[in-house]
Amino acid sequence: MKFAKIPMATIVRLSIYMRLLKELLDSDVDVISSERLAKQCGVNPAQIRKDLAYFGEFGVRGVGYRVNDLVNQIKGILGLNRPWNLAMVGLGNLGSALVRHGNFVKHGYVFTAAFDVDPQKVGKRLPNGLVINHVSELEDVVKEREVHVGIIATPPSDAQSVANQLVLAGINGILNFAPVQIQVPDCCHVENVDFTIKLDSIAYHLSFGD
Amino acid sequence: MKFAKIPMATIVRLSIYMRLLKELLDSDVDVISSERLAKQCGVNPAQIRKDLAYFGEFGVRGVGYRVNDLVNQIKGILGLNRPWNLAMVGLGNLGSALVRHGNFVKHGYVFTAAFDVDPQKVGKRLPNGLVINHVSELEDVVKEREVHVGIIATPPSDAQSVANQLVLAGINGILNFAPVQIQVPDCCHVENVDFTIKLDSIAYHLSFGD
DNA sequence: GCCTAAATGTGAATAAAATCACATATTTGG
DNA sequence: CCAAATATGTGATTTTATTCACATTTAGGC
Repeated sequence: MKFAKIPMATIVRLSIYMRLLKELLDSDVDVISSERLAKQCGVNPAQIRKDLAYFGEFGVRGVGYRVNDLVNQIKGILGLNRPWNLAMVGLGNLGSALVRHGNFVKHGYVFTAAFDVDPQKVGKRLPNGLVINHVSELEDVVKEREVHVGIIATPPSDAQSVANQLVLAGINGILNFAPVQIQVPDCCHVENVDFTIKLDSIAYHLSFGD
Repeated sequence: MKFAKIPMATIVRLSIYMRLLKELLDSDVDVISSERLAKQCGVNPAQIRKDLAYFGEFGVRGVGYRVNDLVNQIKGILGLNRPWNLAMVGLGNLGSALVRHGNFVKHGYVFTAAFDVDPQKVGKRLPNGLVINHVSELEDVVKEREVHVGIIATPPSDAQSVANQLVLAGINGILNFAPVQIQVPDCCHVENVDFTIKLDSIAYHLSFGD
């Protein structure tokens, strides 16, 4: 699938395009030009064509892109033509909210495990039917339920230890909501979500103009 | 403060450096070199020096950076030497979790308003003492409580309308957790948080290697 | 007080990413 | 069936970002 060194920014943009295309599908748009799509994403039309060109030719000259087609092609590019199983670690306010959040399911991600250290929470059932396991069972449960990606929503002080356990359990992808930099071996890919960093960017813009 | 066109990536990295520096402060480290800081952030040492060089000279040659100093300097650069007031719009699972999340307060952000459309929620008090207002009161309350940044955690279908109301109320910064692209005038700066996009990146990495 | 080691700050070089501009392909209408 | 309009795909160009490499500055030991 990968023909050259693909910029990470391209991958992120493909996700963004795909989300917009899915919205367009719901509005019964079935063909769109790079120009119109670009305007809606706030990027340059040539950027979209270049991003796609890394992976092949998906449009029709003189016409544009068939929306449904393109969604499926991007899914293929990103590796989303298969199920991905998630494990949530840490079921505090944030973790619980995320597990309930419909957006994961909407894009094909499924929680197949959930962990916490609090004995009061262990054994309880989440709205989706999932039973919370104790973190000590992490390795076994992760393997048994074929978890592919671990999501860390623990307090910062526990994040590194949880990451270690996830790696030990064979996990190669981590989405980290804890506001600390976690260290993992190269085989494991970590993405951080820290909303206060985005707030800092906003503060900067408000303070010193665009 | 701003001497040249500053790359947005630089601003984001400054936030990241600052977070790490704050952690170092807690561990009683008081001087650090760009090399050690770089290693911990996973960037090139020259990158850190260049990023800082946009704004001045903050280190001591032959020595490194005084951690406490640098934190304060970066705060100044980003405009964080003053309070920033936040309004949460949408107190579902995610919105409620975010308001309770200590990380905002830790970095100097304060919620001074909260809004929802649900009459059952309006009038209720959040753990921090804040009373939830109805969205119809948004404009008045935002002005009265000097809200600087609006956070959207509503269902996607309501996000655009909320954004419109925030702009109307004079808000120039929005942090958007709803998984839709919202349209605002140029005077308003929007940052989006969409964790499923990060998951897509992870899926890509797991599928096609690094 | 000098000499060595260490680490910043920065111009120059390199690398990467975004944009332009146009050849190419497709559809539509007369 | 041809011409006009449209929009992709892509080599060339421009812009932007990163990294190198070294002159400069500071601290510390002898």
